[in-house]
Amino acid sequence: MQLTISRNSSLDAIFSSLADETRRDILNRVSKKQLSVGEIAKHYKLTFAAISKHLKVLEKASLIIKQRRGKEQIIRISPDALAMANKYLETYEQHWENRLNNLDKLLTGKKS
Amino acid sequence: MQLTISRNSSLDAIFSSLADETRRDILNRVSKKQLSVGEIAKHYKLTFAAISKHLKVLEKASLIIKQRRGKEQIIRISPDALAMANKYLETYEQHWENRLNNLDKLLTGKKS
DNA sequence: ATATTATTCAACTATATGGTTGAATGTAGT
DNA sequence: ACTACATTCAACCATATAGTTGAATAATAT
Repeated sequence: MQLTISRNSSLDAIFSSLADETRRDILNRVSKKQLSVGEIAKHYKLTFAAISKHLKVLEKASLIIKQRRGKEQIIRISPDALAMANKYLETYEQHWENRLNNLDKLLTGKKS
Repeated sequence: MQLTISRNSSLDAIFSSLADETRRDILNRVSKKQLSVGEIAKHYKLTFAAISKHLKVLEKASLIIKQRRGKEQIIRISPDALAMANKYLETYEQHWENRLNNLDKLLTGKKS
């Protein structure tokens, strides 16, 4: 089960999306409750257009799903991309835990 | 145990570091074995200086640790920042699992 | 059809990023 | 002190990103 890293533009999109505080904050909001673009925008001092752009970035990374409902666009979180990012990071955590465990064993072994 | 998202420049640095394929690849390499800058650089068609810059980005995000050994600088992975990113993403995964579970319960309940 | 509300697009600006080349620094060996 | 090797710095260029403003589109209500 090897993790292929080469040329993974999804990860590029996901991580660069998450590299912005406003976008992380938006993600946090919509993870709790689906919201229209306007409802999201009113929490920030940015212009409506700026928020719209941020949403576009998040959508492109498949972190959110946009769906029209009447005049409004309803935004909700999409789990897939986050799961992907999570999977990616877990690999390293796992690796590190293994190294620490081995070190621990080594030290414990030497002591007795 | 609330996750504070506001103004978290560490997360900015971590995620924007991870948003680049070369840097993810470097991280992958040094997670397996500590390497000098030169040993890392020779695997890419980029210039030495470019790799040096990427390493600087990773170091600033606390994703790697740089340590001089003789003429060389030895690079190894640092677990802390990755753990932080992981923690961040887990929050959302957890949230989503909860929603799916609830949906499942709801559907199961209706069926009987 | 017109107006109102919600959102996006286009054009533009400023700054950040990723790359290059060539000079500069740090360390070790002679 | 001189040379060689490993790495970084400085200056520069091209492209991407985050923001703005004002016009354009989309859906609903009158």
